[in-house]
Amino acid sequence: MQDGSPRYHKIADDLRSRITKGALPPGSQLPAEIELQSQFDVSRNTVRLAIKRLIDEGLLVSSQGRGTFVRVRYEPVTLNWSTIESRARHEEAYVPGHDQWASAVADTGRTPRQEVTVSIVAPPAPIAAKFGAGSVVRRRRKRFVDDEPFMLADSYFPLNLVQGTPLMEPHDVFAPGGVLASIDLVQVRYCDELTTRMPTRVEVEELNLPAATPVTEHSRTGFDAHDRALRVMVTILPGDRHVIVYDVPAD
Amino acid sequence: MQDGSPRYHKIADDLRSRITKGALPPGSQLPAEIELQSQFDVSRNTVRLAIKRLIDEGLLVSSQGRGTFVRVRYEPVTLNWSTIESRARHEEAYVPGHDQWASAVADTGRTPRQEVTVSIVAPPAPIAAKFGAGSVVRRRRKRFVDDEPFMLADSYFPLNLVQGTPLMEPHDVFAPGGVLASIDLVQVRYCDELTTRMPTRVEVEELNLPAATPVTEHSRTGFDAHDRALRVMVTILPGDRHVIVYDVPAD
DNA sequence: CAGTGGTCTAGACCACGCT
DNA sequence: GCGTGGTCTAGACCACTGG
Repeated sequence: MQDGSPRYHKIADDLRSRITKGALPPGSQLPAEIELQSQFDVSRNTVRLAIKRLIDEGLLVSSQGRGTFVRVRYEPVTLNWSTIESRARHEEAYVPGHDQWASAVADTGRTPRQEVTVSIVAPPAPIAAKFGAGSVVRRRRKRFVDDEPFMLADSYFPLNLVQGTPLMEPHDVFAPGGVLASIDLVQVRYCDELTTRMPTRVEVEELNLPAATPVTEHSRTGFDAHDRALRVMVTILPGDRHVIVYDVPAD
Repeated sequence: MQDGSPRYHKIADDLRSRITKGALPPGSQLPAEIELQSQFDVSRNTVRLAIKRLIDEGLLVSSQGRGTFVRVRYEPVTLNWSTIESRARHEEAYVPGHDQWASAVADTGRTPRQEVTVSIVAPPAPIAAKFGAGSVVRRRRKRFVDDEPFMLADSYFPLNLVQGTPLMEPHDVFAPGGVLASIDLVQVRYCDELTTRMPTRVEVEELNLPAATPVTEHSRTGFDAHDRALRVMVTILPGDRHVIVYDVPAD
C-alpha cells in the first residue's frame, strides 16, 4: 500500500502477512497490545484499530483477560441438500438415531446432539405467506457438536396436519424418508431459498458466534402432489463451519 | 439490557431501535457524531464505538465528509441454480444477449452488463484438484448492474477442450443450452458447492462492498456422461443483493 | 468555506482469566 | 496479584464533500 494509507492499515497488513505466511499459525497468541504499541511506536488505540480490522476479516479473535489469537477454523460439515431428505437414500443408508446432519458430523469424528422444543405459534410473515394465516406448529431444534451450539433448525407445520402426531412432542423423530413420511404425508418436491447475511444479536448469542461470522439462512418448503405446502424448514448455518452441496441434473 | 452493559452498547441499542421502529428510515442521515456526543453525554470515541457496532451489523454506512446513513438494501436478484443452465429452459425462454443472470436483473428494472477477460493460467489448487495439473483457460466475468460492480464469475476450462473455440475470445458468448453446448460438449450433471465467508480485501475493492457484507462463494463443476469434469465456474455473490434458489425433486 | 467522518494521541480505570 | 483485553475520556489535526 502507499504511504497515504493510515498507520493502522499498515499494522494490519503487517500482521495479516505474518498470519498468511504461517509465522503466526492458527491458535497462536498475538503479542499483547502494550507490546505491539511499542513495536510499532503508536498509541494503544491505533493498535486496537488494526486488530479490530483483522477481527472483522475473521482472522483474529480476542477475549478479555486471555489475549488475542489467530482464529482456528472449524472443520466444515458438508451437507448435501439434494439428498438430505431423499427417501431412496434413507432406505439404503438408514442409521437409527442419525439424520444426515448427525451423520455428517459423526464423519468428522465429533459428537452431534440436538435439543427439540415444540410450540404452537402465530406464523411469522414469511411462513404465513406459504401456509396462510392459521396457527402453525414450530419444532425448534438447536444442534450441538461436542456440546457447543452449532446451528439452528426450525420446522413449521400447519397445525391441522400434525395435531396429535409424534411431531407435537419435543423429542427427536427419526424415520426412513423423514418425519413427514412417518405421518403419511408425502412431499414430492422442495423449493430451497438461500440468503447470506450477518447474524442478528440473538443468533450471535444463541450460537456463540465469533465476530465476522456470517450465516446462511436456508429455507426449504416441501410440497405434496397437489402443490400444497406441507412444511417450511428454516436453517441458520454459520458460514465458518458448513459447506452446502447440491447435485443438479442437466435436462 | 442490564445496567452492566457498556454505554456504547446502550447507545447502539437506542439507535438500533430507532431504525427498526422506522424513526430512522433507510437512507436517512444520522445526527452528526458531535451532536450524538452531547445528546448522550459521552465522548466522541464512545459514539464512534456505538456507530461501528451498527455498521458491523449492516445497519449503517458512513462516509467521510458526508455523514452516517441508515443503510439502503438492494433489491435482491433471485437466481435459480437448478435451471440456470437448463437446455430445456433455454429453448423455451431464450433471449438473445441475455443469460439467466441478466434476465433476473432486467426483471428488477435495472440494467445488466458484463466485462469478460480471458487468460491461460496455471490452475489454482481447487481447480487443479478437479482437472489435473494441466493449464486451464480462465474466463473472468465482472458483472455490473446500472454500472456498479455487482458480482464476479470465473469459469475454468481445460485448455485442450476449448483451444481455438469462441470461448477463447474476450466477448460475451450466449447460446441456447449454454456456452459448452456451443462447442459440442454436453454436461449431463453439475455438482454445486456453496460456502459463506467474509470477503477478502481484494473482493471488497473489486465489488465496492460496504462493511459487513458477507459473500457466498458458489462453485459449480459440470460433468459429461463419462463423469469427466468439463468446467468449473466460481461465482462470488455478495449476500446483500442475491437470493439463491434450488428446486429439488423428492425421490 | 463550514461541516462531516477518519486518524491518532496519552492518558485512566474496569473486568476477566489465570496461577 | 498480575497481565490481558474492554471501556472511556478529552483533546488534536487531517481528508473529504458539498454548497
